Amino acid sequence: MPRRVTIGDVAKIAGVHPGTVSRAMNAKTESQVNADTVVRVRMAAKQLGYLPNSIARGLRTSSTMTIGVIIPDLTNPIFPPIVRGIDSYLGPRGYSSVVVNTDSSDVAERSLFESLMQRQVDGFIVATGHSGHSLMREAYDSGVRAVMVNRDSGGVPYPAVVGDDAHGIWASVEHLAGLGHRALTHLEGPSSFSTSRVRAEAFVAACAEMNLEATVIGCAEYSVDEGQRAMDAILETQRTPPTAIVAGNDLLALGVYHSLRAHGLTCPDDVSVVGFNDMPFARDFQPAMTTVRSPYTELGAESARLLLKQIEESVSIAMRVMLPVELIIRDSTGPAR
Amino acid sequence: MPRRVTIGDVAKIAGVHPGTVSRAMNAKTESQVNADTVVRVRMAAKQLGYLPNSIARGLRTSSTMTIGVIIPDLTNPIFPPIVRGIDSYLGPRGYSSVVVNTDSSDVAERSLFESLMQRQVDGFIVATGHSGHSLMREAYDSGVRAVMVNRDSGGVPYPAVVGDDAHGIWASVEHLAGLGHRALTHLEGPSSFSTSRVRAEAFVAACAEMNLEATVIGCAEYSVDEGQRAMDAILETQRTPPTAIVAGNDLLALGVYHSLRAHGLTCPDDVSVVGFNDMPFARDFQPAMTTVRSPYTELGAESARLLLKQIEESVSIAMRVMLPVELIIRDSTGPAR
DNA sequence: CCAAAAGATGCAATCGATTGCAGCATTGTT
DNA sequence: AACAATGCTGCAATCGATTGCATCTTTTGG
Repeated sequence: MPRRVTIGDVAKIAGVHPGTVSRAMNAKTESQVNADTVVRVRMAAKQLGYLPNSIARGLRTSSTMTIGVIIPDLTNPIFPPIVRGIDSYLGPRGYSSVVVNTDSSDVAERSLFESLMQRQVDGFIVATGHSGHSLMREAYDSGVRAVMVNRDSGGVPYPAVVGDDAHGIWASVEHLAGLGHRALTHLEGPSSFSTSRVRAEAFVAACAEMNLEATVIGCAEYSVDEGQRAMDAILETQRTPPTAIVAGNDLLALGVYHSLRAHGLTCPDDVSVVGFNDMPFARDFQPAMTTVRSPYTELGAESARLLLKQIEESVSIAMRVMLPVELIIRDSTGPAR
Repeated sequence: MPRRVTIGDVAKIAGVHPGTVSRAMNAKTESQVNADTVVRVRMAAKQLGYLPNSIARGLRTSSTMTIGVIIPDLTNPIFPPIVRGIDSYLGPRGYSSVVVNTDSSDVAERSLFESLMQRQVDGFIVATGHSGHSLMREAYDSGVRAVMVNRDSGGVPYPAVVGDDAHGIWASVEHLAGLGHRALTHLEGPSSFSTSRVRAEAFVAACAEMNLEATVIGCAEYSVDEGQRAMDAILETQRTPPTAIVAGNDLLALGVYHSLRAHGLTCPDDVSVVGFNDMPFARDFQPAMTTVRSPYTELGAESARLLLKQIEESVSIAMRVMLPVELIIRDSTGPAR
């Protein structure tokens, strides 16, 4: 394995001092070097295939141009777009991201956090939804830079970037009311997620405002199976089942589809369903799902923007950026019977 | 922002030399230090909350414990499980991964590759499907360690970990033949992907073996829209359309669903469809999709294993690991009319 | 009881790039 | 012509951990 080309090799070829090479190669310090020298150095660098060693640079500058991204689970379809949104902002600015999955385990989260600290990441983007642990508080107190995405900061003064979930729920309820539905049921996600509560509260408020009968059923997790189980329970318990379901997310809505089908009911003729997230393939299910689209890519990009701002300007404002969501009306909602 | 705790701080508290701290903290060198000293150092480290700076370590040892993972697009549902499989092997061994997306652009791939080289990653896992560029060749020649996953190494002597696609296609064809289908059509993915060709060739071979009429239609990309377009063309062109479709992947199969529906045909009564990948939600489409399941998580884990082996034992064997796939029979295939 | 071996720790160079400061050369000013 | 200002480059310390070697202490064996 051939030894790597270093700044010293370039300096030798270009006939200058390593320090000069460093200045010539760097956009910010380039102006301190004679223009002729810059081209000479650049040519030597190209000729040797020199790539600055960012480890060495990182040691000296104590900045690694790396961001840690903490998410629950990459195979949950909302996270890939968030991650890509993050990268789309970071990449052009010379930053890389290291993505880790906690599988919603506090222990794992803490150890992954430490491992990223050890790697000297310049900051964190945190998307793990559950609150109630002290990690972020401690991080804040020890001067770590971070921003929350798709979750509330839960009292810790980090910036947070979230979708306007409440508005999405309002729009769903309004849409359903317009179709003549009078009794709505909401399938609420796990209460450990701040988004679950926001959505449930908005649901109750919206129904109250529009004079609709509101029922809320809690689900233990955001999954297809749990949605199916919840809907099964509703169908097998209630004498007059609701004519419309507002699901906490698309996975739960999908579970509702399955339950309906298993009970010989059709959507939207018997029951209208609206999901939340507009996850990939939401339009490909049968019926194509009416759902609220959150701008996940933008959420990611925006969180990256806030983080870099925090890093480069050394100020952290506990701002809360709320991005608009959009109700996508497809075929799973129709007039009430 | 409080200054970070360094090895020197620990040394001072423990009353020893920094070098001793280094040895005491490291599992491999711990035996060189007196047991009492080790506990004293460890206690001092814990007390100060010392985390070794892996940048500094990396500079000295020229190993960053970081792996670069190059994929086309994280939002393509087959990649999250691969990435998680990789991490599941890497994480417990102290490695992290940096995932980058090329969006199938050669230019992007090259620049991302260089940026990862600059970050001194210890090796690469490459999943970008298209061959025909020289990047991996050059990488090999300059001693870079890598393994290919879900694609062939295309002549470059890197190890490759792939699913047994040919077998999956054989199983599909066999299944369809068993249901009485005599004329099969294969929707082939873009020919720049090695997997496309493997699958198409297996399809032709299997049909020949079983005395079935085989047609192959090329698709410009692996997408729902392209699958729909291809099936539309078939339905609107051929006098007697095929009774069964073997799609190059699930996305194409989903497009076939849409086309069928648009033409008033039902699956599987009019046309049977089998997909490839068993992507998330394949069972949730209507009808639930018969498809070939590739062990993506295992593919990822196995590629990580081979890479670490290559790194730690400094040997690269151009082996080709082929993991078994499984035909998952659901509701999109039925007896021929 | 002394020499040799083994054990434990300190010392200092090293990894590769960055950067404040010093020094030299050139240009400009009066 | 003398001096200041400016521009350019070299020098060397620095970031934090690792590690071969030297040194010192303790144990072992004859």
